[in-house]
Amino acid sequence: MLKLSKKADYGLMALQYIASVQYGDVARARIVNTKEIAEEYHIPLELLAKVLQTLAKQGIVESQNGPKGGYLLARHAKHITIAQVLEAIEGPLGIADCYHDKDSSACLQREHCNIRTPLLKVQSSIYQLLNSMTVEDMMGGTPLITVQSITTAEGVAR
Amino acid sequence: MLKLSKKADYGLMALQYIASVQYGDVARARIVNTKEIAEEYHIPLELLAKVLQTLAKQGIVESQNGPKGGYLLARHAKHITIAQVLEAIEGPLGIADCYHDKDSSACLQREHCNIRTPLLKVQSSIYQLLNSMTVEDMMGGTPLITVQSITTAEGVAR
DNA sequence: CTGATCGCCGATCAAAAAGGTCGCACTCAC
DNA sequence: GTGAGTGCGACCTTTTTGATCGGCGATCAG
Repeated sequence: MLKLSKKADYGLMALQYIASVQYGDVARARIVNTKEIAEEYHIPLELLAKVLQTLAKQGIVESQNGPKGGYLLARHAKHITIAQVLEAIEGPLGIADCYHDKDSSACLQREHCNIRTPLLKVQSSIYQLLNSMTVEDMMGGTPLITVQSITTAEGVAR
Repeated sequence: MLKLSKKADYGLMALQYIASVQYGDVARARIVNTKEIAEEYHIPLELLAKVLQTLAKQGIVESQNGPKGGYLLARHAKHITIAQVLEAIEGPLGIADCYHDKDSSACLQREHCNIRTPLLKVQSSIYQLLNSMTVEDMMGGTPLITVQSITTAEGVAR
């Protein structure tokens, strides 16, 4: 339940990797290609390629063709949120369809729907949470995170 | 993305309905059967039945067979959290498999996984959010729901 | 110019999950 | 005891996801 898809996982891993190569060591900053990432994380090459293409099309990363080509972050890691990445890969995120559907005919339960309001609150909180965390946060020097950090997260949503 | 399944939706709606029949008007408290709920919300009867069966097996509701049979909440609505319901219907909730997998062999990326820690934090936050909201919270006196009620909804959980 | 190396795009296929349906088994009212 | 009204469990169909293949265009080194 609420599980991320493989594509989303791969996308996040790739972005984290690209970011750390780009920012990690100033002297060795370089462009990174799909094959390198795929081998590093044992991800099927073609699938990762497709994910990166999608991210490129959505303006999250920039691609460079030819030999010595590869990918770069389109903007600073600090300004790429998890929510943006997930939406780029898997479309608009919402706990239920009825919060962004164009045709209202979709939901037969809508007229008497009793869970719409409470769920909307949940959705907002999750979205806010995902939107408050960036790619930069993923690479930061936070090696270990304990259960107690929930408190921190709670503060975020309010 | 992060969308709830139909079964989860149906389950939550049904619980809300059962709860309001059970607690709403003390004089008219009664047992409620699957058919009634299915018709009220235009849900496929058999599917809703299966969801309720699952909830019964997980101890969220109690079933009563025979004519005049139906379902009752197994405990007070105040003590049934959204997280419990979702987990009962769709299995353990986790943003990625690797947080509750028995066999560590599943995740090939695990050794070099760089997004594990940050995602764990996200997951904890979401879990806590879902676990802090109960069925009782869902039945509160919000009869009609407009788009503007987002503000109201936000207030509900506090 | 030419070849090697890359990203780009579309089509295809298999596996898994979700959604929905069917017949059987139990229970209670009469 | 009987049958209508239940819950119950196995089953099938559709959709989504994950993964793979083949060909194309761009770019750079030599």
